[in-house]
Amino acid sequence: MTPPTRKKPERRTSPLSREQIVEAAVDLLDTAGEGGLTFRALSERLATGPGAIYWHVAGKTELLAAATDHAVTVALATGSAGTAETAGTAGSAGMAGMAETAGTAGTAGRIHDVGLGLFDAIERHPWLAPQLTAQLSHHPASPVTTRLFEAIGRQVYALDVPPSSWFTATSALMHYILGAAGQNAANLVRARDLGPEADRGAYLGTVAEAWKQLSPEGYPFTRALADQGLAHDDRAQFVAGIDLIVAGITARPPAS
Amino acid sequence: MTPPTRKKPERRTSPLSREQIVEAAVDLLDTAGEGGLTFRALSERLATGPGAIYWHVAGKTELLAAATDHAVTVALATGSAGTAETAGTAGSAGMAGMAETAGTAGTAGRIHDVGLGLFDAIERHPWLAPQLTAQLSHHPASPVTTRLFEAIGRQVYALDVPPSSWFTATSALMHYILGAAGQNAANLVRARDLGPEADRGAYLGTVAEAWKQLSPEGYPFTRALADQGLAHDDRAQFVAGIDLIVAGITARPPAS
DNA sequence: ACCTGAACACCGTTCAAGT
DNA sequence: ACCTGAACACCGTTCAAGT
Repeated sequence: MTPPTRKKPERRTSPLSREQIVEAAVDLLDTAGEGGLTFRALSERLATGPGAIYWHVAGKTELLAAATDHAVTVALATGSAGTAETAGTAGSAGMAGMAETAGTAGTAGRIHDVGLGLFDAIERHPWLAPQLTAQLSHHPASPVTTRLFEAIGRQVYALDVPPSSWFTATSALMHYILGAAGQNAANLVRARDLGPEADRGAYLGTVAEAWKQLSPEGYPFTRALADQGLAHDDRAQFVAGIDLIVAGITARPPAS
Repeated sequence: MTPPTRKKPERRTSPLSREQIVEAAVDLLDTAGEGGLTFRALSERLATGPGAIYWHVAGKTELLAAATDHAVTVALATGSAGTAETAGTAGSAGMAGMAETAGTAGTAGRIHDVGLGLFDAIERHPWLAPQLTAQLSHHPASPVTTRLFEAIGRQVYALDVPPSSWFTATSALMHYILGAAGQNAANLVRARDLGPEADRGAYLGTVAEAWKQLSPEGYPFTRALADQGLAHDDRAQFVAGIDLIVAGITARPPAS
């Protein structure tokens, strides 16, 4: 724009910041998938050289951790505050509000909020679930991990069960939330690259079809499930799983 | 050994087989971790060139899938058959046999078997849990994925709950099993490279210590948990989580 | 203090050439 | 039919050199 056309792709004038880098990384991850985050691609998008990024970030591991932290922070914030907004965006959820099923009434609702906050975040950022479990594995005491655990644990605390079951309950909820939300996000991605007009339903139809071809002797259960027509992992299914676990948490332990 | 010493590291005489490759891959994964599986390292271990592997395996993705399939097959087989042996190896589990808590008596025990079969397999192969969830995400109808789902689903079927809850129940169990077992395996790895004399307990002490440093306002739950002294994810903890979910599955849905 | 960009080591994958 | 190994494209990371 200023002088004639230049050869080099225009370097940036304002200085880089760590925040800009992390946001660009999240963007790249969302757009191009896990494999798309590259120091070269990222530096191009930021109009710098690869080396510049290393001034603000130690390496790829740290960059990934920062991106994960960023996305989770947003999710946890809107998860407790902007519930109405989040639920409004729900789309074809339908029965997503079948709450108030177990425990102290309002508490179950708040568990749904935390869960759905993460569900939505993972849907927006399909790379988030694998990344979070990796974070959980490699740095169990990292800030993100701890924040996630605390957010879920508080809801367990509110269920008013004996402290001895806190850890088990929180673990069960956390692993389910991460796993089921991750599965849902992955299904969406697979549906998307099945074609622009195909939705999650079309993709799940594919899976059901494959299941119906299984041998009746080897796979009686899976076949029966396919026959019953699975409309699986959308929000209602997800919430049903949370409720199931909450029911298990609040169930009196059987008299021995 | 035969003529004098040769320069090139001795090529193999017998022909390669896909099975050999997969087994060597599992071995390399176990020994060197996820990052250690390399076509060059693998081909060296097999006394060939990198290109040779491509004759039997399409690429790294397929190789990883095959390794995962192999490990899961072994786990699921010994999970139903060699229960006694598996449980015997339990080590310091202590109360791992507190079974028979919910549902039809024997059924809970069989769920424990399947769960612990996977738990042990993931402990032996720490790369297995991430790999399985990846497989679940990218190829939900793949053989491994389906076999895993069927194995867990059958136990759900045996619980004799309405078919409408089959999917939710199986999902909850599967995600918990994969998540909790993966967490346990990761803890073991972290403990291992904390030093040769450090065990899981020592490592978890580290985590608890970090948790105690958290701010009381921001992290009341996590702190309370740390104070109560966590002896977490060993087999008993793992089984407790399964029982919690089973309790949720068999709990009568609350009268609406 | 912050950025540049060539260079290094290493990766998955391909493929002409061998047997 | 099966294997060899050099070559290609691409990656994360480093670092002397610039401003």
